[in-house]
Amino acid sequence: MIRSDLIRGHLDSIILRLIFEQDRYGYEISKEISLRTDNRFQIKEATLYAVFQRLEKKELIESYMGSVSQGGKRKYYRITTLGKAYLREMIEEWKETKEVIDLFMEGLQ
Amino acid sequence: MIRSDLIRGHLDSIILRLIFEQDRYGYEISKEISLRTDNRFQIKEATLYAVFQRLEKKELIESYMGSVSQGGKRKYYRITTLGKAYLREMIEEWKETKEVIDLFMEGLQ
DNA sequence: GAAATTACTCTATCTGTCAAAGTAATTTTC
DNA sequence: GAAAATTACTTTGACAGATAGAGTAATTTC
Repeated sequence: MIRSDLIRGHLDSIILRLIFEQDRYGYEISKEISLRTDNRFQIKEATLYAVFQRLEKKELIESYMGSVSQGGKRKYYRITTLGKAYLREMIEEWKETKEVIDLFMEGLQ
Repeated sequence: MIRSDLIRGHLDSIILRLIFEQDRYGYEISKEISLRTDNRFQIKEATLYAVFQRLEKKELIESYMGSVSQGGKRKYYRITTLGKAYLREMIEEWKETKEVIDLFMEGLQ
């Protein structure tokens, strides 16, 4: 299980990416992250909904109530045009961040 | 300039790595990070000294006063055996973290 | 109809980062 | 040789993001 401090700062991008692929609701995203990472990372509920609030406030995503089918009411999120641009930027930043951290993490032992 | 949120959680490793190479003092580490990253990342002084405190408390590094030669008094840090083991672990965690984040950052556009 | 699952929300707390301000020694400049 | 610049470290208080914990509510399973 990866410590959340190592993922911190990338959470917005991860969630934005999943919403970019298709409209999604919170619980689904939570399960999807666990699935794709093979449980190497799990987002905590409280964190997830804090991210939604942040992204919606910045107008990177929008929400709408979905149909109730298998449990509680679902709140779906879709990415905005601004959100798509932001995601592309974040991916570039990630590449640079990787390079920089690798400077200090490689060439050992 | 990389946002500190993206580096957050890796600072301990970066500083530990530099002290692993050789004993170093704070100001030197600060300059070395700017140099190696080509100013793509700069650590803030307050942050640096907070990291030292954290690492020393965990007994991953030890300190000793050095000679005064070109300015104020220098406090040098050396890595402990525990620190070396920790660093190796952190490097493995970094590899895994990269893989996990890449899952969400690749295959776009 | 009780228990489990799906699904979202809110509050309080913790941790890491950092701005700001301060102390002090040495070196450079004029 | 006094002032300014640089080297070097420390402390305090504030802020943002992550999360434990508790709660609400609908649907599904047994």
